[in-house]
Amino acid sequence: MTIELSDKVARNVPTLASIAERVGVSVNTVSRALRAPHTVRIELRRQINAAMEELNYVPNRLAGGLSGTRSDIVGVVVTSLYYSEFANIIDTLQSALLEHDLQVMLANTRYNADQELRLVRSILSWRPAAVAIIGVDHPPKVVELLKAADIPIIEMWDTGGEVIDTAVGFDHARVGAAQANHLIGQGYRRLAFVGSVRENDKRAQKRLSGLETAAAAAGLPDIVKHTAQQGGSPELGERLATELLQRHPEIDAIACNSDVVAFGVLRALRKLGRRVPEDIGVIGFGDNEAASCVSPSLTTVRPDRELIGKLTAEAIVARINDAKPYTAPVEWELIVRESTAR
Amino acid sequence: MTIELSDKVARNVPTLASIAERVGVSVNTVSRALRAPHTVRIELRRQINAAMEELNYVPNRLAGGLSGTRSDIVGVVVTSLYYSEFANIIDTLQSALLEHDLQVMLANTRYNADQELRLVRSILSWRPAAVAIIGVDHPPKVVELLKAADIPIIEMWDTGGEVIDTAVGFDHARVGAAQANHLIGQGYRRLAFVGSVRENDKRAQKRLSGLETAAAAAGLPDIVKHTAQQGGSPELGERLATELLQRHPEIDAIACNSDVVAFGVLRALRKLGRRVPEDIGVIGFGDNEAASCVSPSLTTVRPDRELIGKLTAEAIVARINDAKPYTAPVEWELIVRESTAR
DNA sequence: TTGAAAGCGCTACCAT
DNA sequence: ATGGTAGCGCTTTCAA
Repeated sequence: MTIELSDKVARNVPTLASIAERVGVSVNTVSRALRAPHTVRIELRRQINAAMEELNYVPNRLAGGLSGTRSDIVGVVVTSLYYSEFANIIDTLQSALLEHDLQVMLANTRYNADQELRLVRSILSWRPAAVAIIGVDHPPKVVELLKAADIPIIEMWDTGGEVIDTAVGFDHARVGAAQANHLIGQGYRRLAFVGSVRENDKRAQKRLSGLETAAAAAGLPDIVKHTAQQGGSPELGERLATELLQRHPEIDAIACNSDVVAFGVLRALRKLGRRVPEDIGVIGFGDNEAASCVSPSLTTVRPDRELIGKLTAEAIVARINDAKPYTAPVEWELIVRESTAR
Repeated sequence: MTIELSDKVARNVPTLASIAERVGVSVNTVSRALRAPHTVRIELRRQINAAMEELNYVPNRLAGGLSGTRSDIVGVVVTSLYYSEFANIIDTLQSALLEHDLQVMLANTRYNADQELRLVRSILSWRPAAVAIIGVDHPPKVVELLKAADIPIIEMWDTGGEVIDTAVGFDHARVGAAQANHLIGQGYRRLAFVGSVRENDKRAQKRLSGLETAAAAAGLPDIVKHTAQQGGSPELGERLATELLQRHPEIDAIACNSDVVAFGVLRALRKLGRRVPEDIGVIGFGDNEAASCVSPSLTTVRPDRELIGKLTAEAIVARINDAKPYTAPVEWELIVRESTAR
């Protein structure tokens, strides 16, 4: 359903030339008045500024980017915008980049690999100064394109794999292990994993494998998995938990792939009459803003999203300024609340 | 702390000319092979495509935008990215625009009017094909710039005011009135308003005035307001509610400016030993994903964010294709849950 | 301190 | 079906 967009336009927007003509100087002088004010006579500068103000002049950065050496765009590729999973990263990243006059161009792959390729291509076509992208697992062609672009590439959120250039994040397998070990430490023995796991959500798979490894190391039986492809929501969590316990009533702890799903799991358990944390423990991931407000309050893992956004902005600036590629580990925290506190 | 970004670069990225040279045709032919394939001999086309693939060619849209008539960028200006307030709008908007090869350039004002001006200027400097922006209340200079840009401007989320061009949203005063009338219908009489209200959050102010008008119409005493400038969070809600009831123990219903704040209010009431909904009613705004999962579950208002995103994309395309400006009203729904169900 | 001219990579228009 | 040429609006030498 791609509709052809009309091609007219020819908007009558003022250019440097309009300003130059109006003031009676060359285009060049106007350009310098903007980029290097001190090289222009003060009186002239005043007139130029006045003309710009009056005509509502806004520089054309397409032209500037084409002509100059940098485009001042930073491409940001996320896998999801739902339920604030990455919203806070984008928030801090965007604010920090603004300090350097870098503009965020946003793309959302929705956990779809084909979409990721298409979007990366699209973003690169704007000749960004850098690209920040969620995760370290990309289709080969995406990696090839990103490398060929010859600009800083910052991989965010996950550091558990091969990095293209620079990475800011944490190891998701260790998160899974920590979740398992916490549950085991609380005396839970029959663990299950529940949630929305999209085909392309490698981070979820890494957390799961961390859980499995830790459970095996503790001599526990295999973790029972019950996941779905659809997006995470309380409704999904409620359904999955109900189905899970029907088939596996022995389960005494549920690790959820996201807090939003865990909320639904808690609701299911309430309806089933299972006491949390006495009969069964629940742990989430993400530290949703409501995790401390449900009852029982939810034990979960809090990744420091603000820090990731901030460090990513720093990495972008550093790499643009020719710093060496590096990997910045970001802390996360297991927050124990009522849902596992028995 | 604006650091000067280094100005080198001179990346060696393939251009149309590289492809043309390699295949032995003119730049023009390569360009047409991309934009109008059927005008190029099939055999030549094949060679051109092969060369592009091999060199990892990515078109330079800065050049295309400068040369052509459109830039295919859509500027999106939001007031917040926190707690998914607008994340779902951006999500659907971005996906829908992708179908038309329009790219989202994102800016977040964080409810700051100066920032809004700066960001709008910055966005316009990319010569976007259209701008979508939250709200209808902007500083005069912003309105002037947006009008002068002579492109479609879609104002989202709020329709309660003077529209620049086209708007997609709802009337927040009516939401406030509906909240008040619901509370009154449930028998609550001493209403309070609590939450984070940023200086520049005109929507919150409109909802509040809707509440006040409805309360006055019902002959109730004035609504007690207790708000803060800082961002909304459960912690803020807990604090504000505690302080409020200390000073005004007669309050029997609290309208919150956001669900996240309401979660904290519920927690405060639990600690204070006030029964919800028997002693005191609580209503939120926004239908946060956890609103149905807290206990008691939260009565709130659900704006249709996905629809706003979708209709905004439609409006952008329609306006680019010279449709007349219009205002698209979007429904919202008052969802009654336990927190007011007495 | 200012200006002229070339060129960034592409599209549009006119020839051939 | 293909190519030549002239810009788009800016930055960047190099002269004046």
